[in-house]
Amino acid sequence: MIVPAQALELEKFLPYRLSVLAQLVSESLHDLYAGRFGLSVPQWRVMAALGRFAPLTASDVGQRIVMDKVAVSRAVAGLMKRGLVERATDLDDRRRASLGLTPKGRTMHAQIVPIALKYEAELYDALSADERLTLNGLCDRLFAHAKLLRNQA
Amino acid sequence: MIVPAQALELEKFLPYRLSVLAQLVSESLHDLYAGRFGLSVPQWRVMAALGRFAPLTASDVGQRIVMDKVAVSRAVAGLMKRGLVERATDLDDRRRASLGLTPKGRTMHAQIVPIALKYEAELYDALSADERLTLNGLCDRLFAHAKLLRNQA
DNA sequence: CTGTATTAGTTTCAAATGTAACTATTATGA
DNA sequence: TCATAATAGTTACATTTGAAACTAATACAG
Repeated sequence: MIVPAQALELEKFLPYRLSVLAQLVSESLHDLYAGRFGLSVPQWRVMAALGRFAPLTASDVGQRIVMDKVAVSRAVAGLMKRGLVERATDLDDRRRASLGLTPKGRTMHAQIVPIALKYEAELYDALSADERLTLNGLCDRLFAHAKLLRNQA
Repeated sequence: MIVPAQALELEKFLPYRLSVLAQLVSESLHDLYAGRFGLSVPQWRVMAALGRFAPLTASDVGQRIVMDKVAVSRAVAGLMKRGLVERATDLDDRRRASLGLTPKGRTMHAQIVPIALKYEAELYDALSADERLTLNGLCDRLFAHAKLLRNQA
């Protein structure tokens, strides 16, 4: 088999393209809530997880939103200091603690969710309904495959 | 119009999904060259830009690979210290300087490119040829649209 | 010309992040 | 039962990153 001369054009290189797209989208969204609510991306993600699925332990949160335990711990510390999240030590296993939003946290969560969904909807305006499904399917498969490759290596 | 109760499930939220996918892919790739060649992601990106398009000024590099000038400056400083990149001040405008790979840099670049392309190819194995085109098209349109939204805001 | 604005790029300082070590608690196995 | 291992989460330290201030050179307006 003849191997063509290989060239790498970063602009067409999938890992690079995904990275640039994700960064743009993530920053745009962050701009929408960071100023008003003073949350970092990890803090917002933790709140989103708790807003939907509380009570969760810190590990649960980490698993759910693919964030390592140090990042979760730090985000939670910041959120607790601001009275947005509360913690209750599990009496059966005192290493663990359930986390949840406080009323104040729930209020903030309820304010941010529509902003986030509105941004997502605006983003999706670029695509037809079919294309949205297609994109999500392709992303899912890519993600699963990338995880596979990573575990093999 | 009836507005349904809004809920946000991070796992299905496009900005979040893109971010997690891009991070996984980016880290997987980084693992393939970081150890052996000791490059950070920004350093590798600068080398990739120069390997393909040198000579470029630092600003050119930044525009091409969507990296701010501080990041470019730092990546270049590191690469020059290791003798992978060289700089030549533009005599007509002494604020500028052309950047290019040294022979050593070209050698390293030539070793990394096949690794990167191989990873991309493996990643693409998850998709058919058609799906690859589709994905790229959808990403392009999302990116363009996200930039538009950002500039409006 | 000449003072002001722009542009290219670097440096500085603070904040964010990653890795590894650490504490506290529970599980396990000889 | 008691020593060892494993788990949940935090802390400490080094590195990276980001924002703003800064230097140096050029452009431009009066």
